[in-house]
Amino acid sequence: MTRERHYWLVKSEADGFSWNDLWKSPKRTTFWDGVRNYQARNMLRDDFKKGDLVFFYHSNSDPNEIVGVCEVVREGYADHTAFDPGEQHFDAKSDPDRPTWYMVDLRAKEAFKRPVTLAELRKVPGLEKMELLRKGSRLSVQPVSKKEWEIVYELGMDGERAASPARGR
DNA sequence: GCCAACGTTGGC
DNA sequence: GCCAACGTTGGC
Repeated sequence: MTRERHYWLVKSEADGFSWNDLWKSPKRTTFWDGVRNYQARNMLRDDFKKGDLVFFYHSNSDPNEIVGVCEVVREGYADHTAFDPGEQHFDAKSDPDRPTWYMVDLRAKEAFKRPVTLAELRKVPGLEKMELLRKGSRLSVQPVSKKEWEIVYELGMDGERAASPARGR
């Protein structure tokens, strides 16, 4: 059974685990641990499939922006950090035999030529329904429609259309 | 730092 | 089952 590729977005704080941290990881790959929200858990456990593509978004950052594209390289499995009392996201209620929390493995695929900020996304026609832009949206794992994906990807990969002056560094 | 929106917990 | 209190997320 083949399935069309699905598209997603995950949030991370730039001064927590940034795109750059992922890029420097072995094989540019990490396990996406620490998700402790049931809606997000369900997507990681049931809906993330190998080959799906994922926007990497910096939240609580300055500026907030989408910075690159990852690929799902391993599908949902138990988030072992929930079992370890030393871990920040330890959860005594998660039983290794019947895990409450799940994670996937993500590999950085492609850095955007230029990050696309939240402020810019809000102005782009066609993204009105994007989950990221919904008022009060807090989901750290969320679906992105194919149309939304194409619009945002285009912006990130089209240096010419930079809405703001070239950024330093 | 502020605060709105949201999810979870627990008393009833 | 309802809902107030609380903790967290995350934009500004």
